Amino acid sequence: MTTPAQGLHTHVLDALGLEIAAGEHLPGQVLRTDELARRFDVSRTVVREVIRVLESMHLVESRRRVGVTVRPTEAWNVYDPQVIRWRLAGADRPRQLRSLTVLRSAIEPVAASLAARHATPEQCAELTERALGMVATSRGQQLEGYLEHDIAFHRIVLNASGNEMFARLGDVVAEVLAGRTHHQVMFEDPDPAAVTLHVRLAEAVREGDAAGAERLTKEIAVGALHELDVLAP
Amino acid sequence: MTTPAQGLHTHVLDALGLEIAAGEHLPGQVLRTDELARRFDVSRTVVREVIRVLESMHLVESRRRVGVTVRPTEAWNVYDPQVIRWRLAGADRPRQLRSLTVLRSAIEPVAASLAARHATPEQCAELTERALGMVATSRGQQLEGYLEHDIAFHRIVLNASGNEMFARLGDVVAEVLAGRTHHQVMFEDPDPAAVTLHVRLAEAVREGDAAGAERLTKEIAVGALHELDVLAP
DNA sequence: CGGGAACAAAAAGTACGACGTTTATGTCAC
DNA sequence: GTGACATAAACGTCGTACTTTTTGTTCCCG
Repeated sequence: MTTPAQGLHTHVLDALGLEIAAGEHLPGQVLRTDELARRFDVSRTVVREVIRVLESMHLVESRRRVGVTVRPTEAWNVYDPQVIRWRLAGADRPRQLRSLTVLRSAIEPVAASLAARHATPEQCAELTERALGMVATSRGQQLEGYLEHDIAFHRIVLNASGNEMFARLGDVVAEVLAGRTHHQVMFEDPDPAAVTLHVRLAEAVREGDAAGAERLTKEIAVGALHELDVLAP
Repeated sequence: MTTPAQGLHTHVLDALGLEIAAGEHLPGQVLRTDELARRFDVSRTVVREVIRVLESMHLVESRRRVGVTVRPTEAWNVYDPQVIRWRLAGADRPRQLRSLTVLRSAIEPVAASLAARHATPEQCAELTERALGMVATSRGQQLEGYLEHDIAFHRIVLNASGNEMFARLGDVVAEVLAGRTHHQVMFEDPDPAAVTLHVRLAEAVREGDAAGAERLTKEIAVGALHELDVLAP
């Protein structure tokens, strides 16, 4: 599952980012650039570019004479989709999944409420389509198909909210949903109640029922949180 | 207000980031590394590191044979505090301020509700202290002092929520509050109603009144949105 | 014996030049 | 007109040399 090296830089960045996100280098630990260069068998130039990117994500801090020191988790840019991906691939996936789901529970109801007011007819149509797609794939081990519709559904709601910050959370939600499907024990079909809620949410948005959309989204969020409690105590 | 160039890299990054965030380079426009190197009078090495960082923020995309192309706004990592700062310094500050305030209105009530449940005695004490500080500085043109207390107050609530994603939004909230104070016409003292709400919010958190804390925070958010509507139509 | 100033070393920061790699684009033949 | 091929433009990578900052150490003076 490693990145297919579409450039040396990408490969090293991904490897180092994963290591740090996984906690393999404790905060305060120092890495030296030429050491890394040797280790990955690349030039110091490439390493320095990687370090700069990691630094912009606040994963590390580079200081002269001392080296590249790993920063504590509290400093990280945890909203960076790249960082999220690295963390979800690591050891503290459960905690990460939980805090992201709580974030969703705060954002998505408000986004749905706004979407009910601002959604274009096209968005409403696609939303309904996706909801129906979820129904169609909700039985018979079609988890991948279901996931695709689910992601698209939530992305449409976030986009339709008309708020840029909400819209850009689509990638995060996609990561969460994908993580839930792929890495949790999910032999069974999705919860029928959740499927129904999505259908009703599509209706509420189409009818411009802001309060209803908000309430339904909250229910979906509660369900997701509950699911986490049951599967990952 | 430009960064005092604690390194060539930082200077160029800040300059270019500002330009792009301000829309001086339209999406699709290409920049060439040699050209930039000449323009800023630095080596191509430095420029490439800057480009890499900008690329990690999805502000630009670097492709062989074509150059560094500016990406559309929808692709940007709008949660990156650095990007937020650049955008707040640019032309679409009003829109940016508005979408961030809407984001706050979604996050902070939930965070306050969680804070009411999880806040430690120390956090409660400091919260009360900050609320009193806001009262003390709410009259007589002590805007800077008020701002400091306000920022600290909201930061504590976000931290006390116990959710990492919420906590990391403290920087964003700080930028919004600072932007509001510094760049809007704010001759007058803060709204007394808002001050009162903060005091009551501190009480609610201290008493573990989750519902009350959520409601009060919503009121604060509504006030902030209203203020935006009045001052920046 | 203690403290401060000069000094030395270590590591990142910067520069430069050369070469490799990809890929858009235009040309030429069919 | 279409397809293969050559070309060149831009980024990608490398190695080396030099600069700057920080830090630790040593040594001299009080």
